[in-house]
Amino acid sequence: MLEKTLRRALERGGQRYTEQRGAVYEFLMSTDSHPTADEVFLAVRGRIPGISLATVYKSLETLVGCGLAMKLTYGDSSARYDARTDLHHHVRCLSCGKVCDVPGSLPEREVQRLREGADGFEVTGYRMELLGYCTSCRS
Amino acid sequence: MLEKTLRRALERGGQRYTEQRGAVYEFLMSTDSHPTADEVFLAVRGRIPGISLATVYKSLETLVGCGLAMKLTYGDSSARYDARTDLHHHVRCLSCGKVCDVPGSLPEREVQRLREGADGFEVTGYRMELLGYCTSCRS
DNA sequence: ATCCTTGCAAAGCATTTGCAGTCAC
DNA sequence: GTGACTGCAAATGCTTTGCAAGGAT
Repeated sequence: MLEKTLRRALERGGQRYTEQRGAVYEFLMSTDSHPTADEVFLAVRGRIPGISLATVYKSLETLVGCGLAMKLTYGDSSARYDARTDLHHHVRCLSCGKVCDVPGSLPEREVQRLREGADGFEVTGYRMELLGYCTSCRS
Repeated sequence: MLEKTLRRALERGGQRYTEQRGAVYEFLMSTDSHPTADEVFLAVRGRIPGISLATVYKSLETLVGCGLAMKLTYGDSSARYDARTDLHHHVRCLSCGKVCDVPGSLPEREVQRLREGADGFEVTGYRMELLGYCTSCRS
């Protein structure tokens, strides 16, 4: 169950479970819309009317720190958050900023080939996203 | 020669050649350090002492609009600019933010495979970057 | 009881904008 | 001469921070 997972991950880092963090995590797990911090704020406020945007930001960073969420910082505008932790990529609409999941991954062999060109760097990962236009923005 | 290239690209969009745009473009072509807008500003101020940061921002966006530069907006902090227009990727230091070029590209076949998973999107391109730690940040 | 977390308001930073004066064509 | 561009300063948008009050263990 979600709360248990969160409690365990938080304890590992000496942090505490709170209603606010619980609500943020549950909302993030319940959607695949890759919400911005503000969208999380608006959604969670339905359950915890007094929550502040600053708390949402702090909670999201805490989740990222625990490995329970990813921060998607491609793109120019605001960051988006994703609670899917398995390997996958994204496609972003250049017009409205919407982000969707793209299943599948690049072959390790190809990533390795690029990695060899990164002289002097200790490469620990990579990020890739497709760019284009979503259905509604094309019309 | 650089100025001619710039003039031609600007004219195509009904825009004018100025000393400021010339200096920004020349600086960007002369370096492979993927500078931020502020770094461009500091460098160009040596040649045009009165230039403003706002003008640098506007000039950079103009260059991007003309296809003479790329904006690298991965990462959390400030955007970086690159006048290399051939296909290549980047590696970014997670500690200091430094960006270096990585030669080579992904096989079209692999990109195509991913693209098929982007339902409803008209995919026009992609971006990928390696992440890791540079020599100085590892010590 | 301790120390972490919250909410508020203020600060921070990168970037953009409005506008009067200036410049390119 | 006309419309585009510059420089300044103020504004914007997203995110972070300082701090007193409240909450988790």
